[in-house]
Parts: sequence; structure tokens; C-alpha cells
Amino acid sequence: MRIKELSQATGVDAETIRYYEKEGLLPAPARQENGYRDYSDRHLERLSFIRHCRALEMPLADVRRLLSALDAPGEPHPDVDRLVQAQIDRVRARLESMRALEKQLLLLKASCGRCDEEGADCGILKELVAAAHGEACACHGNAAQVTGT
Amino acid sequence: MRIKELSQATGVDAETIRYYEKEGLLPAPARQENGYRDYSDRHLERLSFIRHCRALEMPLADVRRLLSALDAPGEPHPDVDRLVQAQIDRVRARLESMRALEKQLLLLKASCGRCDEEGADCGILKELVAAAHGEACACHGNAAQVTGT
DNA sequence: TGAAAACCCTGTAGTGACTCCAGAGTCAAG
DNA sequence: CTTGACTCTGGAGTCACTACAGGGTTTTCA
Repeated sequence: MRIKELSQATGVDAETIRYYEKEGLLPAPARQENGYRDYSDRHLERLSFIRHCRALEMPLADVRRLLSALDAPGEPHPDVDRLVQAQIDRVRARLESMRALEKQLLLLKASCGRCDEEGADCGILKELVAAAHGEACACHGNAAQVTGT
Repeated sequence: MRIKELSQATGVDAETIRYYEKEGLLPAPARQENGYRDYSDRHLERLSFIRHCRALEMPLADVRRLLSALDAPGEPHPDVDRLVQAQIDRVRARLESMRALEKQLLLLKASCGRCDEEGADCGILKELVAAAHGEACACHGNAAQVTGT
């Protein structure tokens, strides 16, 4: 299987596949006579595994650990559970701040009256400036400090 | 006001403040005789403004546009409304995928029986491998392709 | 047959928004 | 007078790609 084929089979960009190889996540495949990479089904499986983890937004470092757990079957790998839990925690925290964010942006948007015609009175900018002054603003309420990222 | 003071007043790391200056978001402050940066209240305001925008996860490029709208009062700035709307859309999309993500991770976690003791039968790894094989898995269901990021 | 398009290779640089570090200067307290 | 906290500059590192330059190879079509 050449890189394009693997790319199409998995939906992963060819450059990303080469990147995973360089990073040691995907083993270097055999080469054809012309030097082209020649992938096997095992590569396809491993790449799918990686992408599945990535779809769950796991950092590559964690994926790497899961892979080495996979590569050592029979041995105990107490990391796995911990990594997944950590990932859940990350997603949870992020989700919470996103929800607040959405609310804030909607309030901000609602505060805009007639921006397109005359800018000077734009409610959005006013709100943001008010927020900068530490006043109560439509989006963040009374001196509620937002802990971003 | 020296940089530490501004940092403490806004909760922004001193290195980040210098970074904003380098990026042209924060004007270069006056210098004390010893070369230390000497910030005014206007800097504090502007930095607060920037951080408020960033708390709403706006990219710095957008913040830059909002700042120049602020710097040109009286002139119309039709961008503002559009930028905020675009930001709302981004947050919405992200929120949706995050919600799905959380569900998936929880299912994945639930599938783990006794990882800590014996690794070979770890349900989490099994699930991820199954997913890599394109089988129905606890987290992604039947061949449901996940569109990450 | 020949030329163009499509694919492949390597290596390097760019992205965003910081974050960290080295190496040096400055200042206040003990 | 020394220690430690603060400041400066400039450059490199982070993450997970993505884009590109500059070359080689293969396929396709006229």
C-alpha cells in the first residue's frame, strides 16, 4: 500500500502520516524499489488506532503510551486507565468553560445595536471596554474573573 | 507601574505582556532611567481589554481588529459584529464536538474492568483496538466517523 | 513517443499564543 | 557586600500538524 492509499483508507493526510513516522508513532514501513513507502495492514490498524485516540483529543504523548501498552501485551499497564481519566477531566473542564463562553458571547452579541451604520456607539465595543474597566459587563457579570484556557 | 505590578493587576504573565508588545497589541510603554518598562493606566486598560477578548477565546488577529476599531472612534467598524458572530460560531461547533467527546470517553472508561492488575484484558485498550478495526466500539458506535477538531 | 499531470521523496520553515531559558544588568534588604 | 528578587534582550521550544521547495517517478492521454 502506498501512502496515498493509506491516506485515503484512513482519512489521514499523507504529510501527517510521514509526521507520525518521524515521531515514532508509526513504524517505518518497507520501501519499494523506487523508494516509495510500502505499508501493510498492520500500519493501517495502528494508524486507525492513533486517529481514534486523536479523535478523543488525546495528546500524542498519551497515544504513544497507549501504543507501548499495546506493544507489551500481558504486562500490566496501569497508565491506561489514568490517561483516559485525565483526558475525561480535561474535556470536562474545557466543556464547562465553553458553555460559559457561549453564554457570554451571545450576551455580547445581543448588546450590539447598530454597529454596521455608525461605529462609535457599538454596544459590543462598549461592553468590552466596560469589562476592561472591571465594571459589570453583559458577558462576565460583576467582576467575575474568567479563567481562560 | 513596572511589569510585575501590571502582571499582578491583570493576572497576565510578564512574558506574555512583553509578547503582546512585540506583537503590537500593547503599545511600547515609557522607560524608567534604568530601562525598565513604565506602564500607565491606559496600558492596564488595554491589556484588560485584550485579556477579556482572549477569555472569550478570540484569536489575537481578531483582537487586533477590535483594538483598531477602538482606536478609531467615530468611524464605522462593521467588522466588530461579524467577528463576534464568527467567534460564537466557533465556540458552538467546538462545544458540540466536546459534548460528544465527553460521552465517548465516559463509555471508554466504563469499559475498563481491572486494568491496574492485569493489563492484557484491559477493556479500554480492547475498545480502542476494536475501533481501529472499524468495529462498533463503546465510544463511537457503529462505524460512526468522528470529525475531530 | 512525448509531454503533462499526478504521485512520491527529503528537509525545512511556518502556524498561534504563548512559555522557557541564557546571560546580563539593577535594585532593596540584611 | 552579598543574596535574592526583579528586569532586560534575544532566541529557542511547545503542540500537532501544514505548507513549501526542489527534486525524482509513475501514470495517463494524445
